[in-house]
Amino acid sequence: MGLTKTEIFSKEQNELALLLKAIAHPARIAILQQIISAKACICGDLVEELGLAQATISQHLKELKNAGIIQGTIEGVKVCYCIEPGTWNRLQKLFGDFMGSYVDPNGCC
Amino acid sequence: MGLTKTEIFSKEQNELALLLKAIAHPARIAILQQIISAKACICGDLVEELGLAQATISQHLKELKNAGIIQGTIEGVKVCYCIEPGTWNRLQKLFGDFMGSYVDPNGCC
DNA sequence: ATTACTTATCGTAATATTGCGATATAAGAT
DNA sequence: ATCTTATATCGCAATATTACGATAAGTAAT
Repeated sequence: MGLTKTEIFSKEQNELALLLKAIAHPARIAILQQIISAKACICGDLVEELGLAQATISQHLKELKNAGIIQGTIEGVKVCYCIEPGTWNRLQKLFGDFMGSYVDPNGCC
Repeated sequence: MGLTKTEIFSKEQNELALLLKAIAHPARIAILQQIISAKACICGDLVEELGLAQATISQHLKELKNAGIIQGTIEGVKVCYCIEPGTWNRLQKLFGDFMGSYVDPNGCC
């Protein structure tokens, strides 16, 4: 096998899983933190900042873009990446709802 | 290759990535939702609720347990699973800090 | 047009994940 | 002791991910 049975699950379950999966990698977390902290959007300074090969960074950026979490704009030779606010908010809501549905029953098993 | 270069990243980046990775699967999201909604902790009713084989569910539970997100207590023949509140809170904080560090600069590139 | 620079893509190797049948383990009931 | 039930583990096949060197594709400057 090796393929997730998405048919079985709800749209929201799949959506949240996809968004989380895109973020669930230390390199992609680091990339997002860089993009956020360099208020204006940075480009391929990422290759220098993190210690990964250019091809690897480019691949991670592609995954974040595919998930809709970031957006890339061509600016001459460089490409400027920034957060896609819509997806960011959507993820915050989905994850917040999910995590918030749990209240510690203090003492269970 | 195929192995993540964890040495390069901070402890918190790796920690958050590991926790998110454990959750970033629709089946595991569904499992957690079941555990939460069946206030007292449920057991292998999960196999019936979700449409996955017993071996598959057991494997997903193992991953959630390894990540410290749930906890299993043996109760006779059955095993009772419930959320591990410490990890849950930790994840909420890490993710909240991460997501909250972004403020829409409205208009970037 | 040639050069320099930035980013994307291709191909590949190593490893991880997903799912499941089969089987093992363990506890309760008969 | 044997049977039943519940869960875990093993082994396997299919697929996905991670990382990178090599190379392509695009733009800017000379």
